[in-house]
Amino acid sequence: MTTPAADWLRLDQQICFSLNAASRAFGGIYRGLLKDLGLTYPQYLVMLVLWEHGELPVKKLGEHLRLDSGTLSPLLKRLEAAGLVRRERSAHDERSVRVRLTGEGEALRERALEVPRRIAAATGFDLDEIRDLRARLDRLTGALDAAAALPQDPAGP
Amino acid sequence: MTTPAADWLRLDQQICFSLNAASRAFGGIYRGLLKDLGLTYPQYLVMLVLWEHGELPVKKLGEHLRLDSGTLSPLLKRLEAAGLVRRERSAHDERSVRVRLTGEGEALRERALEVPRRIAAATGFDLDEIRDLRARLDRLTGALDAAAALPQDPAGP
DNA sequence: CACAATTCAATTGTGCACAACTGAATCACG
DNA sequence: CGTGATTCAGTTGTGCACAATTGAATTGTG
Repeated sequence: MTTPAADWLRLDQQICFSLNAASRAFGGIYRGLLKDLGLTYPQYLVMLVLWEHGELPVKKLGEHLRLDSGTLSPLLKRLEAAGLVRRERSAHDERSVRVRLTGEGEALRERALEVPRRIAAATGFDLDEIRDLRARLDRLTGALDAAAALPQDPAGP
Repeated sequence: MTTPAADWLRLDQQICFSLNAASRAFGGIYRGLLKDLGLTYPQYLVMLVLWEHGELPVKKLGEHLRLDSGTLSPLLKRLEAAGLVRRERSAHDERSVRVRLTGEGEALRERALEVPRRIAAATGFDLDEIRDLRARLDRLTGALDAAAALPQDPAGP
């Protein structure tokens, strides 16, 4: 009893629509909460990493966020223009650019502490549900990444 | 026993990272599969809606996809330039532009039928898991949309 | 040491998301 | 009928994602 192609297509539509919708809805919530801080959502993610690690080369920042220099370079320039970070070439390795928080960037952390609670409240999920959803999403991401590494059809022999 | 603010921030980081990562991993898989069809992922979503409904005004297309004219207008121009759709002003309402498939656009459907099966295989999830995840994501989206409609803190009095 | 391969950040170019606005067509109400 | 509000597509401008390329610095190997 094989599933007709049209049903697969319908199901596929549902899951990609759902993921897209959830992602964009999250973006909208963050946009509203971060407007007061003068940050976009991706900029907020960068600041989260910096608040946790203090100072990092662009490369490491990209590994944490799964972003490349094509995205990070202009973003970091804007954060620097806003006075939140500074960028300077590493003395050890002139290829590397180290990004670190300014005093202003550190100070913004206090105002950002409000954000996560409001996000969690907006989801209407409790901590266990969030944890469970995160685990499913991480498993999904892992499977997708693995599949991306094998360009051939994984239905296989 | 209240949760320290730093823990909320950490958890928040996890959930937004996870959702972001899953969304981007999906994008990468679709990119690979759709390259042969000459479509981007958002263009594929538009084509899915058109394959299902045949012909729609831009407004309706936007409602299905949660996209506005600022996104759809240039995207549809590219699909038209690729010969997959045609756009024409409605006779009844000159404000409205109706989008419909060309023969070439219809024909592409056959080649696209391969895509959903490969996507499902790449996730490594079975149908029930996909259905369950979709339900959770839809519930999340609903909660986030509702929260977005109330700009004040939903923690309430 | 010399030189090829690699690493790193930046740049370029394409495409998407979204806010704000424009302008034309339509509708609602007096 | 007329005029003010609304609807619709399009445009503009900002910012992000990603592929491809560049160029400089570093590393590995003979």
